[in-house]
Amino acid sequence: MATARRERYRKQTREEAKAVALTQLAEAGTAGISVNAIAKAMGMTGPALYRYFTGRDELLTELITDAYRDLAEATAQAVAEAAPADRFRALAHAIRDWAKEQPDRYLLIYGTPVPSYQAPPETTEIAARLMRTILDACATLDGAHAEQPGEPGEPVTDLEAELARHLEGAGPWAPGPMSDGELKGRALRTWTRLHGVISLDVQGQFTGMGFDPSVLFEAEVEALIRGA
Amino acid sequence: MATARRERYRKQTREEAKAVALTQLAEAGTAGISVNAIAKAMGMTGPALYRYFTGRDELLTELITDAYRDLAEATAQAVAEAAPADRFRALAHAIRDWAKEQPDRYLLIYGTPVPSYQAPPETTEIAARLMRTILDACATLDGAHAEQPGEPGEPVTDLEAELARHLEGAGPWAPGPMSDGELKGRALRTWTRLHGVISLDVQGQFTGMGFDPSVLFEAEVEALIRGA
DNA sequence: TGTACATCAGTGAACGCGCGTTCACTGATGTAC
DNA sequence: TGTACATCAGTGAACGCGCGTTCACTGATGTAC
Repeated sequence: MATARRERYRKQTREEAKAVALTQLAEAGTAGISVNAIAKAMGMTGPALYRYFTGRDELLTELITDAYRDLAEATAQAVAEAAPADRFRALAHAIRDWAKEQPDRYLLIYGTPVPSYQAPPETTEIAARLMRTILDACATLDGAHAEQPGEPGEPVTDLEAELARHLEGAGPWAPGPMSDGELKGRALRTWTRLHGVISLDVQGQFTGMGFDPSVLFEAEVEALIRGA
Repeated sequence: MATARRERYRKQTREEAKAVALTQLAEAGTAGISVNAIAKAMGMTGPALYRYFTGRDELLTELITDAYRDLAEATAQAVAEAAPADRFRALAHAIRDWAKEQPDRYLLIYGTPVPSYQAPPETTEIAARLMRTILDACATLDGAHAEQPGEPGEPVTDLEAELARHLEGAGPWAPGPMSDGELKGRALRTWTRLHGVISLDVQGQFTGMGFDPSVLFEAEVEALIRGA
């Protein structure tokens, strides 16, 4: 099958187009991603790209799902490679490192949604994969906060308990056996808290405030581990 | 001075233009804000708007500084009106309520930055005003977490202590007498944690997960009050 | 190995569109005497 | 109160630009016999 060469070339061209699109994303945001400009940067004319993508929307969709998958995989791998005791830290740093290395891609998926753009259902599924990794990492923390008052693993606040009850059996985002509400609450709050620091950092909201965001991040991670 | 009428009309027209711009922002994002389209919606031709704004950039800048100021004022007022014991909750809910009521404006200032857009220095100043309100609200919490192990008000983790040291005397964003590092750490983490829940909520990242974001928010606020 | 045909990559012209911004101009609204 | 002038609001035409997308077409690369 000599047609395999063509296949390979197709894939290669698609990847190159997406790579160029990412540089445009970095320079001018989502709105700056232009089919014609991508083609020109690749040394070809605009319409040629329509051999590889049905249109701009498909290209955008691909960028988004790629980013979701990439982040999910990088995180899952980092967690898997870490010793059980370090899994939670590995999770936190994997997400932050990925975001800091490619801020535009992080904001592409967790930033302001592209207006009038409908994410394909596939997206939700991949996003759930990251959630699953967070859940797993949180599970390694159980019993680790024995220094807390009350029973270890017990919610400290009434509202924390309510959140746990509220989350019992919620969503399809926590497949597997370990789907009790408290764990989900932990995972959810881990997500929101990591995202809080990471997103503000990546958006440059800390610039000019005279401190190192990574110190803030470390403190937040340790607080999470402490079960707070 | 009959010229006052003209002045008033000018101001009114500017406000109307900004209002229309906000609806465009909601519908098509930052990129969808168009001078010509705004003018048309107001029943006039494109160039007419150049009597009121030097260009698109000034309009955008105005939208952004307005949003910063609006949020800062709404929050400051809510905190001021609350009883001392409720100040922190008032702060948290003021920010969230504002964001939920006008998600696009929240994302305009705390979402993905507009590419190639340089925020005026004035912006930082107004943003610091909100930070100041957060600091004040955090100050009301001191000693409120006596149920914690260790001295009340003392950092529990090594990294929390390090963050506090790191923030001693940091930035011009904490004017006034109460500028010790621990308080700033608190304020900073209050900000990032509230933002984490609010931004993901406002961006619709929780949709389809089968839970009520406000329950999560309440739990997070109580956890912050507890000093966690 | 050679020829006839099918598939695919890429071109160039053209489509309609909306954008931000400028410019010379018309009318209306204000001010000064 | 009335007239002469200045200021301002808004128009309409025009600028150059880049966008996404279609279409008919040329060449190259593959396949089948």
